[in-house]
Amino acid sequence: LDRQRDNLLKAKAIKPRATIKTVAEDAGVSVAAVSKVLRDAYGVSPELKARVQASMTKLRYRPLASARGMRGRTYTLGLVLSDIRNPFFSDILAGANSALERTQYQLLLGISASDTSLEDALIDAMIDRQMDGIIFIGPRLTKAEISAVAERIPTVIIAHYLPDAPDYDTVNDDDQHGAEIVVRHLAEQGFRNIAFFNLRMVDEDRLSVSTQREIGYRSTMTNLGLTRHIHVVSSEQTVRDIQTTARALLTSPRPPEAIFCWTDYYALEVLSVARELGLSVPDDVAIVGYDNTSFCELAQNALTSIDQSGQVLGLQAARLLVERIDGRTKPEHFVMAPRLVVRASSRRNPR
Amino acid sequence: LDRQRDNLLKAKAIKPRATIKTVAEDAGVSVAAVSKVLRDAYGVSPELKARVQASMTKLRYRPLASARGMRGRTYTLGLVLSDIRNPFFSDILAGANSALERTQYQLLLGISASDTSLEDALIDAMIDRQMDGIIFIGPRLTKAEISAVAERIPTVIIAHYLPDAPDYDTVNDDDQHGAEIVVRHLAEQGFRNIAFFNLRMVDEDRLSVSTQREIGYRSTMTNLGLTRHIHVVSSEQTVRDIQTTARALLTSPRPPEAIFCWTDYYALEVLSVARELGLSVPDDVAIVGYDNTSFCELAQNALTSIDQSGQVLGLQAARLLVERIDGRTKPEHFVMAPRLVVRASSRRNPR
DNA sequence: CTGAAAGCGCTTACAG
DNA sequence: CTGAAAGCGCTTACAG
Repeated sequence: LDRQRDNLLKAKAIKPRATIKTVAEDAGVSVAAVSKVLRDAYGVSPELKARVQASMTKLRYRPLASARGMRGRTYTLGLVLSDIRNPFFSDILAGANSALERTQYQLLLGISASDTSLEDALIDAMIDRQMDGIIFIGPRLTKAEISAVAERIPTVIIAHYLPDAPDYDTVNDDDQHGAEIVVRHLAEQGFRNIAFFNLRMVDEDRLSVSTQREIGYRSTMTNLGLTRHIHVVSSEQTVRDIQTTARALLTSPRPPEAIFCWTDYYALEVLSVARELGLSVPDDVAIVGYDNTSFCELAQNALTSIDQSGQVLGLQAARLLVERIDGRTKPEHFVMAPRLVVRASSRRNPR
Repeated sequence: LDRQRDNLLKAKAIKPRATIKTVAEDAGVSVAAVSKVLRDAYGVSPELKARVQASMTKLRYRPLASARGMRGRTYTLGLVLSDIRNPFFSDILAGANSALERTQYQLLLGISASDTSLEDALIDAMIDRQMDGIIFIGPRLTKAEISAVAERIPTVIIAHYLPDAPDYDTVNDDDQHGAEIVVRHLAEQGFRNIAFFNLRMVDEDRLSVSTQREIGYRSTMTNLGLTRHIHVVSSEQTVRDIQTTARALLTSPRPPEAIFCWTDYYALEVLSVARELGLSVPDDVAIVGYDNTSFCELAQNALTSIDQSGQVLGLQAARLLVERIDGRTKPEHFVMAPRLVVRASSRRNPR
């Protein structure tokens, strides 16, 4: 290998990458001193620091994450995602990236397809690659599984209801309250027969945001005296299944006056099916989503939704994770207030 | 640190991770032998191999990527993406992941926001983390910049027209031909005044897929005797700008009979704006996209598009990258045939 | 404040 | 076929 590299260097005339040793020699200091400057560690004189920094710049030195990882950190954070299609994730990602912008940390995403066993494999792969920490978005792991991960690596969970998790941080909006706001809004607009369209999960998970929203829906319906109108349908997260379920709901003998969908992604499909059936929104059926993703604003959609600022959630998650890597052990549970954004899809014309 | 870890181990009773040394001791062989089994390297007897594998399983041994990276490979591949919102990327990703499923390689994504300087930073971060190779999707880098990267790390480019790149592989569909198919289809349906809606780039890049599609559009229009109808508009990749441009185009004094959009993402917005303006599709204006993403199928959209199978592109890219890491130096340029999928958005009723 | 030295967990040429 | 040993580029206690 060494010889191979030497040949390559000669053949292509590539300058070998500067190492900490090169920098130390250039600056006339020890390797340990360079390492301290690199980590901004305690106990280096300003003069030495300046000299080392000059050499680093001059030699375009960049530390190798693997080598750092052998003793310390890799300065790499993992983000585990199950589906990149949901536009809400894009907001979260932007927030997390912005939080890390001026740091040495780099966020890398792993996408696990729908399979749970692949999610496990991905987590292992990230631990093997010595991520300094992991962020999960809406994980399909059980509480015990999350704790097992958190025991091995600093962990932050976005969008999963775990308000008293002791070993990791969580970042959420108040999903029960968000659902309450939606139902109250629809009731105020005069809708009574309000259905909830949920995500179907293999094992029902009380802690998932979708279930939390359903809980909020049910309790608010009850509080408003609409118990007999409670109606929950669910489908898996595929375009096909969502459409089939929406069509069945809308063509049933007594279709709902309003449909509250657990996420915009579903609501946009429902909107599409409703129009396909020749229904007018919101006159024949009102539709509300959750997440206030950018597609809600399109004039064609004009979808009422709950804003929970993915940007803020992502930013908070990245911050909390870095704090935890830096040694915090007391868990923090950030909860953001949901905010209703009313658009045409649920606004009844004044009569 | 070592003491800290010891304390942690005692306190939490976490078993320390098995290392190659532990495995070697357990199997009663040398560390070098274990390493060979790990890499399936030449020169180990079946007996020794079986013994080592038994110990690895028993101890749940997983090699540490950093340590491997210090001398050899990290078995990590980087995928550089500028925008996760485009649903086409999700197909590519699924394809790449499936190609790597039974290998030791793990794909990790880096998302660079719209900024080019961030793309550079991301590439550096990936090289610092010793990715064994990088895949780019539709990079905004110049040919020289790509070559500079390919000099340092095995590289495969998806969706960028570089048919004679000497130092890296490319994976594409034939974009000029795809555009030709679209224009011929529209002409056959009786449309004459066919506009092309392109991506606006800061520096026009002849090699981008969008420009390639424009080239195909222009030449086919000319070949069909429709030169005087050639009309190209462009916008940046934001919902707002796409909408504004679409609205201007559709409300102009002499609006096009058909709009061919460089990608579905744009076409879906144009569709939305057309409906908002009360136009009927395809009677008032036909709309065609590119990529045949899952949203095209929605009944509400029924968008005609070019299928170039993101799955296949992703799979090919991952395969080519692994081959290249394994030593292939002769470049391969995979080109896939585009295929038109006609839907209601461009189908004229028979008269 | 500064540096010499050990060591992280692997791979690799080399010797046997 | 098998193994001892050097070494990858860092960080960290420790000594000065």
